[in-house]
Formats: sequence, C-alpha cells, structure tokens
Amino acid sequence: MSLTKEELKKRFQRENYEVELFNEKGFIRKQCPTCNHHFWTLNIDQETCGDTICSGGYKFLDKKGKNLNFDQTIRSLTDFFVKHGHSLVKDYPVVSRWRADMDFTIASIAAFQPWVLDGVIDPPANPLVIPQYCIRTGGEFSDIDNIGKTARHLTSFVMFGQHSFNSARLTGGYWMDKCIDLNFLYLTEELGLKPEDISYSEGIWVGGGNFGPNLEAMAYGTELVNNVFISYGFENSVVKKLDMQVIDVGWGLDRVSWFTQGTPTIYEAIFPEVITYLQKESGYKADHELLIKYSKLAGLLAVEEVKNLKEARVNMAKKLGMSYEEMITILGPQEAMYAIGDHARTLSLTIADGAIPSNVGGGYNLRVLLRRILALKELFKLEFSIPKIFEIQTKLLSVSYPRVGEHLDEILKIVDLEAKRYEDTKKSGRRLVNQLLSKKAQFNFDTLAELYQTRGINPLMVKEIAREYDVNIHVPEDFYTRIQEIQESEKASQKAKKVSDKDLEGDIDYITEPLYYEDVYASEFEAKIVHVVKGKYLILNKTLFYPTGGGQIHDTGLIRANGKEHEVIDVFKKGASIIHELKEECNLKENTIIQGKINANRRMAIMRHHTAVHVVNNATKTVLGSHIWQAGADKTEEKARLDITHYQSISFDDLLKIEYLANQIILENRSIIKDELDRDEAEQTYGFSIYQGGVVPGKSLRLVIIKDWDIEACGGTHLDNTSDIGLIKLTSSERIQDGIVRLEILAGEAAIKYVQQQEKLLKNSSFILSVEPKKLPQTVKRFFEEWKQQKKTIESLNKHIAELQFSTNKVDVEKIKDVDVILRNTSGGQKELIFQATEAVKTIPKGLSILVTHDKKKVIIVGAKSKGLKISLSDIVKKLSAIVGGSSGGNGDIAIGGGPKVEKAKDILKEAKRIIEETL
RNA sequence: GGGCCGGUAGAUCAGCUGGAAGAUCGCUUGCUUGGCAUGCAAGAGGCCUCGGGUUCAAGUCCCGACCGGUCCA
Repeated sequence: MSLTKEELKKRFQRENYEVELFNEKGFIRKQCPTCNHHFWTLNIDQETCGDTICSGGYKFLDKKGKNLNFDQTIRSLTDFFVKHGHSLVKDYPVVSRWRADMDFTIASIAAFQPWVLDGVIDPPANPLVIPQYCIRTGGEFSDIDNIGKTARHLTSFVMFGQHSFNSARLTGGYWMDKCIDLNFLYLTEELGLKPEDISYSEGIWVGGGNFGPNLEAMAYGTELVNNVFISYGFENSVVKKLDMQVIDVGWGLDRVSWFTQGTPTIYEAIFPEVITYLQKESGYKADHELLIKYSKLAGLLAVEEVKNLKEARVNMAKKLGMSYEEMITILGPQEAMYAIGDHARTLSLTIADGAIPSNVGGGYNLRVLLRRILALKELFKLEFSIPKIFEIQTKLLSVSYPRVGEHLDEILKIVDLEAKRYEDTKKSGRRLVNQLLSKKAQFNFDTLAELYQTRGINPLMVKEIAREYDVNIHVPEDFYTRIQEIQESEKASQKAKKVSDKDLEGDIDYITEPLYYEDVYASEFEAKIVHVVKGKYLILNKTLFYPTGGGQIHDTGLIRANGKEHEVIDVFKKGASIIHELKEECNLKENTIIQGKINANRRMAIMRHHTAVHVVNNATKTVLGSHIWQAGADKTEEKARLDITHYQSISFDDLLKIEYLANQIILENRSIIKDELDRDEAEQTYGFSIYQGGVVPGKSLRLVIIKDWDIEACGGTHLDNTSDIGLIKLTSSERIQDGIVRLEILAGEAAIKYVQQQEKLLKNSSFILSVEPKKLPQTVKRFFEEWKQQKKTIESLNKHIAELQFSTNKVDVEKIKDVDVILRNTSGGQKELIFQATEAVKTIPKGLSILVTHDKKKVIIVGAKSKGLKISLSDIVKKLSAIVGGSSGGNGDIAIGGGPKVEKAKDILKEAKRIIEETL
C-alpha cells in the first residue's frame, strides 16, 4: 500500500458520502468532537457520531425492541432483502477450502474471493445476500482471551452479507444511493427505529490492497452495520478505480439480534439456552441490574486499542463500586459461561464443516478453544456436562444450519478425544512439575517458558501444583509477552523458501485445446505447432499430453514430425498454454503438423491411481466418518498418496476395511461420468464436498462422478469405469502431522506387483526357517524367545567360566617387583573381559591383570587392579592400545582399550611386561 | 508451514563430561497372620524405537527415519 489512511482521508470529501437519502430526508453533516469523524443525522441536537465510546455507551440495553432471536433475525434480514430484489445464496462452509490463503471463512465477501472479485467468474446472483457464518479466532477483533469479558465479542458469528457487484459487464447491481436507501428502510421499517435515532458516520475502508468509502449506521450508542464501498485499488503505486466495484455490507447478525433484544450481553441474545443451562447446573446467577451496568462499561472497553486489558478492567471494577478481585469473584463465573458458550459454538460449526483440533494450522485455534472450555470449567469450579453443552449449542445452530446437527456424533467424539488428550497432557505435566519440585529446581522464567512451550503446561498450573508443596513460584507479569518475543526472534531467523519455475522468457499466451478429456484411453493425435521456445519447449494448438496439475503427474511420450521422433519428458501448464518439454533440442518450426503419441501404459497407470484415490477417499469416509476431507494427494505412475483429515492414526483393521470396501467398488463395475458444470451450479447442487482436491480455478468445473459413490471437482484424467482400476492395495498409513493421515495407494499393475513382492518376502522368510508361511508368526516368535533365553544363558555361563578360569589358584601369576601380575590371552567381548579381569585380581591383595583378545576387526585390552595397588593402570593400557593403533580409558580400578591393528595383537603381552616394569 | 521436547523393564521415570543397564510401583514365589490389609525376603522381567556415522568402546555424541507430545503463524 502506498498511501496511509490519513492521506486516503484527504481523497474523500463530503461529495463522496452524500447519498440521495441524505438530501431527500434532510440529513445534516456534522463532525464528531470526540473522534473527528464526519457524520450525518436528522437530529440537530446530536453532538457525537453515535459510536459507543463517543456517545457515552450503549443505550439499547434493557430497551424494548423487536425481540428477534438469532433465527428470526436471519429470517427478517433475508425476507427484507429478497423482497427488495436480492437473491438468497446458500452460505459457504466455515472451513474455507476454496481458498489457499486462509483456514476459515472470515467474512461473507470471502465467499466471492478471489474468482468473482477478480472478474474470472460471475457472482451466482446480483445483487445477493448470504447468511455467512464466519470464524475469527485471532487478530485485533477477537483475541480469544477477551471473549466473554467484553459482552460483545465472539469467535464465530454470522455475517449477513449484502453484496452488489458493478463492472462493465455486471450491470444488475446498485451503488451507494440505493444501498443506504435500503439500509435506512430496514432500520426504520423492520427494526422500528425512529429516523432521528439513526446516524451515519463517514469512514474509509482499507483491505487487501483496495479501499473505498464507508458509512457506518449508528443507533443507541452502538454501530449496527458498516456499509462498505470497495472502489479503488493501486496499479504501479497509482490509485486506480477498480474494474469491479463491490458493495460489501456485512450485517453483524448476532449483534442485530442483541440490539433488538437488549439483553445484558450478546451471549444471552444468541444462545440463551446455553447460558441458562450453565447457570442452572452451577447454581449461579448474576444480578440482572449489575450485569446491565457491567455490560455498559464493558462496551466502553475499546479492546482494539487497549493493550493492557487488565488495567482497563481494574478501572471498570472501580466504577462498579468493587475491587478487581471482587469483580472476578462475582462476575468471573458469568464471564466464563459466556466464553464457554461461544467456544462450544465455534467448535461445533468448525468440526461439522470438517476441521479437527490439532497442533497445526487453524486446527490449533480449535484446540485452544476446547482447552479453554476445560480450563474455565476447572478455574471457576463450574458443574456441567461438556457433551450436554455441545448438544444444546448444536441444536440451536441446527435451526438455521441443519448440517451442524447432522454431525453431532463426530463433534462429541472429537471433543471427547481432545478432552482426554488434554487430561493426559496435564497429568504428565503434573508429574514433571512434581519431579522438578522434589529436585528443588529453580522455577525461573526459562524453566517456566520451557514447560509451556514443550509440554503445554502453563505457568498458572505450575504455580498451583507448587502451592500443594508450599512452594511459592513467581510468575512474571509479562510472561506471555516474553514468550512472544522469543517466538518472533525465532521466526526472524527463518529463511524464505524459493519457488522454482521453469525458466521461460516472455509472456506465453497461446491457448492449447486439451484433448485428454474426450477419450481418456486415446493415445495418438495430430496437431499443429503454434510456438517453440529455445527449440525445446513446444506449444501445440491441441494435445493429448496431460500437464502436471491437480496432484496428477504429466504424461510422457513422443512427438513425430518431418520423419523424426522427439521424446517428451515434461508437460506443464502456463496460463492457457500447455507446454511440452523435449528431451533434446529440435529444429521444429511453427505451423508444422506433428503426430503425437503418449506413453499409453504410463497414462493408464496414472489414471488407475487417480481414480483409485477418488474411490478410496469415500471409502475412508464410510469407514471412519464424515469428518474426513482430502488434505492433499499425489498421483504418479508408480503409486498414489492420499492425505486425509483424521484425528488419530488409522488402525490396521480399519485400513483393511477401507481397502476391502474400495475393492468392492471396483468389483461393482461402477460407471464414472465426467461432467462440465457451472461453478455456481455445481456448488449449489452437490455442496462443497466437491472441493476435495482444494482450490480449483475457473468459471466452470469439471466434475468426476463415480456412480452413487463420489463426486469431486477434478481436472485430472479418469477411467470410465471402476473395474478398470483392477485392484487397490493400501500399503501404509502414517500420521504425517496431528490431524492428518497419509495413505499410500497402489492400483492396477503396481498393486499386483506389490502383492507378489509381499508373497515373495513371505516365501523367502519361510524358506529360511523351513516352515510354511502360515506358521511364520509362531515360529518367529519361538525363535525370538529362544534367542532371548540363550542370550541370558550365555551371559551366566560366561560369568561362570570366568570364575572357574580366573580363580587365583588356577592362574599363572608372575611377580614383577613385588606386584602379582596376570597376563593372558582370552576370549569374549568387552563385557566378559571386564568381568574376567576383575575376577582375576579379586583375591590378590596387591596385583593387576591384563587380558587381551581380538576378532577379525579389532583388539580388546582390559586391565584391572586390586584396590591396594597404587599405580596408573590407565597409562599402561593406553600404551598397550597404542601398539594396535587405538586408545583407551577407564575409571582407575579398571582400564579398557583396544585398537584396529589385529596383526599386532600378539605383541601386546610381550610389551606389557616391559611397560609394567617401567611404570612400577 | 515453522520451532521446541521426548522414545530405556508391564507402568512411571533415573542413567553426569562415552567405559559392567538402575529405582519405584506392579508381577511371581516364600515367610509372617485364623483370613485380609500390611510387613519381610528372594526372583522373573530390557533388540535402551529403528537405520547409518564417529570411536578401541555408543543407551549416552552426530545424521536420517519412525512414533508421540507441545508452542506459534
């Protein structure tokens, strides 16, 4: 962005905001003394813009309004806008699979990015409304910690999008005048507000490199809705009017519902049943008057700006006439209940749409939400059933969003599993802290930080456990800030990855017609060369060669022209051009007619793998549950890989079930239909499960439909019938990260070869043991058991032999000076020699032993001495080890050494006598 | 996607700057008691996750794989 918000401000003057309605009704333009924004009002006496802080707080609490609950609000808005020419569009999932740049849908406009806003495809209708559920688990607006404390923040909310698109081609939409007309009409006629109670505040909206004016509708001390007019962008740092101008009005549906009900907080307005249940179970209810007072003050907390929330809340307590501690005691449980309700709502929605709590991606936010529910329950000692909360919340959500209820079983299962994981983490954390305490470890910042970052044990947990030991631990106030600093410095040291691209000069802008969809079994074609780059890269007017894309690898083959054959080693897409890379440079020219021939066997193997992935994908859903989504895939000639979302490793039994089911689909000869459909029509007809493979660009979608089994938007080549796959073999499953399991799939020939390979392994193994394959497991077990048993026997025998061999009366003892010396060649490993050497000097009061052995690769020398002898045994063994090219070490009473020069082993004992003499 | 931590007996974990694999609980047996709780004694139970490397020598150091945990975008 090349202009600051202040600079942008200068561009927007009165005339940019003065809509027809203002003139018609006689609105006057004033400037707010508090925030300096200009605003429009019918009330001459109104001084401020009407925003919460400027006007001194909420004035709609406890006020009699339309009393629209959550679902009634959806209906009210929908009916109104449909009546006024808008089409109702089905909402998109909260997990934004059609976008690679975000995990969750964060705004209604996100449903139309990037394709519609980039002008690639037309919107499904114009103008339109869409009751879009959105998730915001981070950022300035809804820091998870603030949920429940501000009376108004949520991690999930419905953004009721009112959108109108305007471009040279799209002429059915409207612009500012009509937008504000409708807005005013809805507020007055449907919500029953008096015209003079409504004011419109001027602002500038900036986002994603675009900007435009906006008019916020205010009433009763709160912002009701922001009317955003996306109009400008930048081109080479110069401001430019956008080709497509979009009205982006996001009605905060939950807030509107709250506004009409005037409940103390937004939470009572949208999920009252959850709050009632929590209060009933915990036998807690905050005083209504106090809550209203509290909520008014909370409304004044500008969380977006207040960095230190605690400080602001201490002030808040003062204004309520109590201490901060009192406020926490009295209102803390209530705040916790709000947060719990909110978190359960977000979890229900996201899990229903296929997200899974995990340690990666958006899943981590979900894990944090669930753990907060558990932690808050514990902290305030609330009594309630967690499944019950989800049941109530799911039921509420299902009135307008039935898909949530359909997934209740999975929601409960996943929540239960996550809760157990958290318990395990806490348990092991408790043990660890106990250990540290008993070791009297210092709990400084570093220790606490390590516990938190590597074990997930937060400092408060440590403090609590320590208190049981009467140990007081100081937790730095700025603990989390410092953690963040550490992480940022770690991040700074990371390097950005480079994306490599085939080096092709200039803009390549030719359209290649793909032939590979018409008849996927065809292998020969004729085409014309339209462009050649560097003699190696051919672009044809049409081709059978499939370019790498959608997780499917390219074809290979031959291109024949002028009586010569050219090998095609790579095929890829650039824009609408399909580029064939040749193995060697050629002198082919434009307009030459060529004959192409793809490697048909390879193509067939790839197709088998690709279709197999679709078959297996739905088999996993059938066996494991409908929470499964594809998280990535790769199909080559040799094998296919399918990554799916799942909350735990797949058991071998389930793997067998999936494999069996997938092969059933092959046996059932199911036909596979490929259909080209309008993107919008496809989404509305088949739902978003068609986006298994992730982002699929383009106006129309190619659907691959396996009869009564699987429908996916897919640009790959597929067989016409499942029986053509032949055989599916799942060779492995591994959890590549938390929440994602990778399956390795073999199909057709590759599967058959694999089965034969396995058979061979079995046969070879059985042959070694001379048993039939059926007996292999029990035989191997027997051998393993025997091996362990014999290992033990050998060990005890070795000991025994050493005792017999080295009991002093049987050993030749030499006297060097006054010391008894035992020098011998022996046998065994290092362990045995140590035992033998010590055994040998056991009964000698003043003596030492040196034992030597060797195998083909190395020499081992071990020395031991009796306790009374004061010499440096290590030195002796070191010198001996040097003879065979090695070194040594030891602990004083024992010295161990050796070396690799086996041929010199025989010299050691000879040298030993001399070296000992020297040393003594 | 990035970072950090861990994998040793059935369970929970020690094992230092490489040099003879340990503790506690549980298990088995014996003793004590009328029986149980308990107490005492003895014993069984380890491919130290796997594969490479360094070294005379690796549970220990280095690299890689697998499995698990955790924090952050």
